[in-house]
Amino acid sequence: MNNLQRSAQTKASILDAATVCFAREGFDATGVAEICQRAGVSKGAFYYHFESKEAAFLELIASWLSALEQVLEDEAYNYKTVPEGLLGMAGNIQQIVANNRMLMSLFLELWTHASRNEKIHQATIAPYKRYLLIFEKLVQRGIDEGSFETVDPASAGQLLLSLSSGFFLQASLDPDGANWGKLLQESIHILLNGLKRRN
Amino acid sequence: MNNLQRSAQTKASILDAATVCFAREGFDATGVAEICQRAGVSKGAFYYHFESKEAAFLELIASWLSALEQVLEDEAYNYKTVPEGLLGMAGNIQQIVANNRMLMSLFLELWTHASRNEKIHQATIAPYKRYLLIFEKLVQRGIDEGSFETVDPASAGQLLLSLSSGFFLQASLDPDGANWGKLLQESIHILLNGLKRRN
DNA sequence: TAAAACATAACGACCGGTCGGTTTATATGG
DNA sequence: CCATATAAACCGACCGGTCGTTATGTTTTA
Repeated sequence: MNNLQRSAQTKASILDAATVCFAREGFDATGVAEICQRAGVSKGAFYYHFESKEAAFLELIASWLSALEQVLEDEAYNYKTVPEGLLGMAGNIQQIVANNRMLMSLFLELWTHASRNEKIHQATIAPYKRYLLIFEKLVQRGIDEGSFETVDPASAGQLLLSLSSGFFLQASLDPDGANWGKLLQESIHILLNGLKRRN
Repeated sequence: MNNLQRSAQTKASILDAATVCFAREGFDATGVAEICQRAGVSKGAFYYHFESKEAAFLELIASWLSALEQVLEDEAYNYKTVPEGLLGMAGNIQQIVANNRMLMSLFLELWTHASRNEKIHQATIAPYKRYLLIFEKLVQRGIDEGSFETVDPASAGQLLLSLSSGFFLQASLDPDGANWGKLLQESIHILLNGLKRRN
């Protein structure tokens, strides 16, 4: 393995380990030594690739938030009509909750520190606003295609984002307490009923 | 001041200080010394009243969650019809967000640790399920009084709770980024439109 | 005077970050 | 093709400091 590959591999394994640790124990409670042990590298390697523990966290969330944005955008345009799209996306939530519980803890961790740490806040607020835009455009598309009444896209988009965030929050607190996918779908049904254009 | 009053006063000031510190910096980043300094007492006093830092946190959130439950119940039955009630409660959110930003940080802090610490989880999940019940009953009342269609109260209640949590989440991330009270009211309007019984 | 309430100082564990040294990969010169 | 130089990549012991907790002493109340 050449130098570049080795370096990238090391950095990736550190980020992977950090993801697990931060999700499981939180940023503060996770030690750099712990991350290094899990990654199978030394502290020297860690501080060769990252300026600080916080820097590693920032890089983590940046890539994760960007990946989430990609998924959102792909999903949003993957259905014929907007109501179908919303219901489809809601159904996928269940898979996410079930298979990737780790990311939900990370989501919480991110949110907590975003309200306290200025750097993390900045790194979070920008993608967050783009998520909001995606939902807004989705609502606008729903209006244009005749699925929805002429509601305010900003409000309805915010509503959708809040609802999603809220469900994530509940699900992370009590993953097995309910069938979150089904619940979210029923909620979307009610919502759609409120947005739907009457004939 | 007699012994009992003095003791209660000291404990209360510790809890007050702890509330501020935990909300501002989080549980992990807050030191016992910091709490004591803010409360104007010594570490000896702290560990005379609390078994550990975690115990103080648990006592904090227990009283806070219980207070929130009281507010919810009072508000829920303080309006003539359920739609009015929901809109009224949504309007009050703005005041809460504006005046009591500290509690929102604490809310986040609580949620984060609830998914990791078993004791905190138990202390959170019980009140949380009672909140859910309050919303469920509210929906049921809406159905009974003829305001709503015959939706599933459990789903609609969950929807309401998720929406509230989601808005709290957004508001804590970006308190001045939007007029949260107004946004939530508009969201409730859309929701009500979906729940409303058609004539 | 005895017990409760609080103060003070110290302990031991831990943690983020540093630093001098070592290994590994690659470029260079013969 | 080999020997060697060099810089990137990595190791791991160590430091300064902090933190939760405790042990012991002092004040206050009854």
